[in-house]
Amino acid sequence: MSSLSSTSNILSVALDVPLDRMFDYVNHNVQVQIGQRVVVPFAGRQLVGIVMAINQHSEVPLEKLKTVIHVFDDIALDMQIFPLLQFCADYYHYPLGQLLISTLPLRLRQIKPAVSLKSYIYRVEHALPPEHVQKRQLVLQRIMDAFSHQTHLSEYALSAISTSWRKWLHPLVSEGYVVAEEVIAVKPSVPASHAVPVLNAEQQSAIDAILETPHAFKPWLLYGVTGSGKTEVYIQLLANILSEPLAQVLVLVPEINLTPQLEARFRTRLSQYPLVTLHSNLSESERLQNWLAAKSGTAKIVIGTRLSVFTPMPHLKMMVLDEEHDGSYKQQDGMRYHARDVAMVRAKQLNIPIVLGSATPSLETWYNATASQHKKQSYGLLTLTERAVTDAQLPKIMCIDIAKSPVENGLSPLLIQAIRERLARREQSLLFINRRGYAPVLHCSACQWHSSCARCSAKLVVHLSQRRLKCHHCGHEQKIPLQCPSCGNTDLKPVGQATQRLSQTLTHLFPNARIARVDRDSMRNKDALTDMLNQVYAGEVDILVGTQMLAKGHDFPNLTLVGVIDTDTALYSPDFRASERLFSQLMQVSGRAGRGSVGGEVLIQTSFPDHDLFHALRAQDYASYANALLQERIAMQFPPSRFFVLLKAEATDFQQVQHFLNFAAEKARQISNQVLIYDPVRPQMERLKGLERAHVLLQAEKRQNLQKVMASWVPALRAHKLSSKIRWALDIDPLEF
DNA sequence: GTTTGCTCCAGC
DNA sequence: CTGGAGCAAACC
Repeated sequence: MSSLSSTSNILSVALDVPLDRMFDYVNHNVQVQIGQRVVVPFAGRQLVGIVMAINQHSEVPLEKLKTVIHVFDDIALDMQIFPLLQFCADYYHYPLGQLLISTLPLRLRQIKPAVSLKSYIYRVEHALPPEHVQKRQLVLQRIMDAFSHQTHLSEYALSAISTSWRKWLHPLVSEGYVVAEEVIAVKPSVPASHAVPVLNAEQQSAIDAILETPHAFKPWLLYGVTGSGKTEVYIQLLANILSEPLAQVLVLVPEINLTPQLEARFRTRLSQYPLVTLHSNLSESERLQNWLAAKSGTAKIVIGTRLSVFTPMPHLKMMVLDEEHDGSYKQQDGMRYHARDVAMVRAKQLNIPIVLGSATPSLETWYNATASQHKKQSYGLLTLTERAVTDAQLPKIMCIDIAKSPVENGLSPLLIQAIRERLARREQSLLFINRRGYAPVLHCSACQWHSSCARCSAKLVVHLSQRRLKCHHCGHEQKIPLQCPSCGNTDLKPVGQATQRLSQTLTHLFPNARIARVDRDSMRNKDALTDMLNQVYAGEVDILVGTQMLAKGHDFPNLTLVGVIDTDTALYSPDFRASERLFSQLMQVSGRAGRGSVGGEVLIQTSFPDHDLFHALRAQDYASYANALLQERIAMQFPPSRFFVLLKAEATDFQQVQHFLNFAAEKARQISNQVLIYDPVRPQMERLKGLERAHVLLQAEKRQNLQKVMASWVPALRAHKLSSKIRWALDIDPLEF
């Protein structure tokens, strides 16, 4: 152990390196506190780190320690968030330093002072002599007049007086009459003019139940169909929580697509509470600004996507997770966390309530919110069955048996007829097909060749408009061949349906209809989707063709028909979560039909109209279907009744992958017999981006057993010779494999 | 992850 | 003897 003279100390610093420990540096008498940013030398370069502890001693010999290069005084991370990060680092077996740095806005990860859009608030320090304000200086007069009513004026308030306020105020600041104080600015919300909606009995009792214990950890599932008024419950609930001085709330949403609508409602209804959003569409300076506002306590409401579950909020009093079943809460690289699970841990650590909202809860949540012979109920269950807008009706959901009404170019006569009726009535239709491009594959009728990607185990998708074949997995593109690469036949045909082809077919069928396509190809630039949605809203579109991009959160009052083109691949998918996902997707897309007063209709083309999933869907009865799926999962010993850890590995040389995984499986078996270890297998997508893939699955009845194995397993994997040669990652609680 | 540092062997 | 490639080890 080394120690220092009393004037210096040793900082334990978290760094963005894939090494599971902190690093010690000597600090020569510079004022520093825990949580501050520092710049330190590391393996010949400079890195930004966070001070985790300040000590007098180090385990590392003093002569090996280097000196801190710089201490930034711009932010100090609260200790409050450390236990959550520590928990995640342990649970997901991810280096704490890397995790900590990755939760910070980009501006704070760079070696320079954090500069956000600086914002100031102004106050009068010394009264201005009257001769200073001349008769014709109207702007200055108005500014001084405003100061006589209010002690502080924000830039926002000043710009309301005049756009040229800076010109007049800045001299006063430099002469010392007015003082500028830096503040973290938050975009002000504007109150709504309309009245607060009256809650129905179900909504009211949900709020009452949650508010019975507002200061204790308690998870709630708010289970309510689309249109049952979940958002209104959140708003009135949060209004109550926020009425406590200083209180902050965190609202998590799956994707940025959804945020504008939710944000707008929160801004108008909870306008007295400063609100910020945190998501990937923000500029870096906005992100920093908003993050700082959350961290300082200035922002009372934070709406954000999964990463924002780690936002420091000193007075966090409640969390809400909207659409909790949504897969985008799961991070699929780096630390593969699930924001729902992390939020749950955070709520428990802070001893606050957490509300999960969904029309089709994940089976994990459903398992916890219902009682069974296997497990007692641990979440409160709040059910909303009625549509909150009283004249809105649930859509009628029906199947079209494509054995009886065969499809031509993807469309059955019954669906075509339904669209025709909507056109005649000047109502809108939405056709849902979860495939972008023109056709999923190019096929040779002579030799059965089909277009496949050289780097992935996937088909090349036909994009006819650009005359190209594209791999949707690795981005590979090539020209459409004029003749079959295998046999030279020139009769190559696109096979199957996708958005572009369906739009084309509809254009032929309905030449006068205004048809719009919404998928990642057509909505490439930033505002394209918003613009398109506005057009739909304005009634400038008759038929919408789109992927799941359209399924979420958009309300079109004049849309009365939803057609689902092809679901059968998902119905019998090998993925054990496929039916759960398909149900929620169909339920969600169904919710697009008839959100106004006109009743909606949903038509699903399928070869299996008698499948249990469709029975439940037609009855809009998720609960009984979820119960049935749950029984299946329990019988098969799958999540949520069991827990999984997935070790994924990939490399150009498959042998290396095999060696590594064989070692991994062998090693895990040596460590414990409390855990079931499957032999290495190849996933559905055997090859991706030129890398050969395989995985090992661990299964156990208790998370604890998996954690016990991993405690010695993960270090053994890291120490393996091939560990740095191949790419591998752990996925704790994987969503798919 | 990135850098450093070591060995090995080609090339002069 | 020098220099670059290739690989393993350390990173405070």
